[in-house]
Amino acid sequence: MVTTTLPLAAAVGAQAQAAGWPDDADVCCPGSTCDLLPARSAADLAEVFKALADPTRVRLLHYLAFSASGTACACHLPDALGISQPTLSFHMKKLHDAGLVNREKRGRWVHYTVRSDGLAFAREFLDLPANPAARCC
Amino acid sequence: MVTTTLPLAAAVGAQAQAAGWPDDADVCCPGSTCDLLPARSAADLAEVFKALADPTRVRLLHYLAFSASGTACACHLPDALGISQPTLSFHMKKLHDAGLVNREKRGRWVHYTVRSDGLAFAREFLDLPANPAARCC
DNA sequence: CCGTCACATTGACAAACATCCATGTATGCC
DNA sequence: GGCATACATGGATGTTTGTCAATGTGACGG
Repeated sequence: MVTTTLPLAAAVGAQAQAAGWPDDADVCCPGSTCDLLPARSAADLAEVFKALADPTRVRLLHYLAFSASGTACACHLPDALGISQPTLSFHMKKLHDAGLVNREKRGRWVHYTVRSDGLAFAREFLDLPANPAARCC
Repeated sequence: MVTTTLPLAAAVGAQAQAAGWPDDADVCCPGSTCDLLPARSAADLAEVFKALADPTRVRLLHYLAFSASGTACACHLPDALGISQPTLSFHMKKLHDAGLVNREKRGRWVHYTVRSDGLAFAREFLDLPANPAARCC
C-alpha cells in the first residue's frame, strides 16, 4: 500500500537540526547527523536481501558458487534439495530477478551462473555499517 | 512446516558420486563437486537475510551505522521513517533476534548498536560465491 | 512429426509477514 | 505515591511468500 510517507527522507535531516527536537539539554541522544538512506535505495537493497532470505535459495547460491566457474545446470537440484521442479524454478526466478544469477539456455538445459556484481551490491551495504567513524555528509 | 527433508545434505554428495547420476557422456553438466551447504547453516544465514529483507529495517540499520559510534536511541525513528512506534519496536526486535543489533537500556531510553559480527556473518557468505576457483572439499 | 525431456507458468492454499490500535511494563520526575 | 514518558506485547487484518499438482513451451531424437 501507499501508507509510506515518502518525502521524509530528505526532510528529516533539516527538521531535526533546525527546529524539530526538544532542543533542551536532556535530549536522549544526538541521533544520526545525516539524512536517512533514501527510500529508493533501501527498497533496492531489501529486494536483494529478500532474494537471499530463504534457506533453499541460500543453498542454491552456495551450490552454484562451488560449481565449476560458478555455473551449473539446474537438472540435479530438485533431487538434491528435496524440492519439486516447479519450486526450484520459482526460486531460480527470484534469484534471477534480484540480479544474483544469470540465466543461459544451452540446448535443452538451462545453466545458471552466480553474478558477483549482484552479490557485491549487497556486500557493499554490509560493509558500511561496520565503520564506526562513519561520515556520510 | 517440517516439509524440509533434512538428511539430504550429507547424503547427496555420496549419492552423486557413487551411483546416482546418468553417468554417460551426454551428462548435462558436472554439477558441484562438493556437498550442499548444510540445512542448518542455510537456515541461519536465511534468518539474517530475512532480517535485512525489508526497506524499513535497511534504513534503520543504515541510520544506526551512521550515528555516533554506531549507537542511537530509537526515540526519533518513528517520526523519521513515518511508521508507528509499535512498528518500530517490531522491526527492532527482528534486527535484534537476528543478531544484527545490540539492545542496551539506558534509563528511560533504549539504545541500539550495530553488531559488526552479525553483519560479518552475512558478508562472509556473500564473499564465498564470488570466487570462481572455489574449493570446499 | 511425434514423443520425450528440461524447464517455466498457472492456480490453489496454508503459513508467515508488516502494520496498526489498544494495552502492558518499567523508568524517571514532581 | 502518582503521573508522564519510552518502549514492548497482544490482537486483528490485509498482503506476501513457499509449496505442490497440473499444464504449457521449447528443444532434441528417432
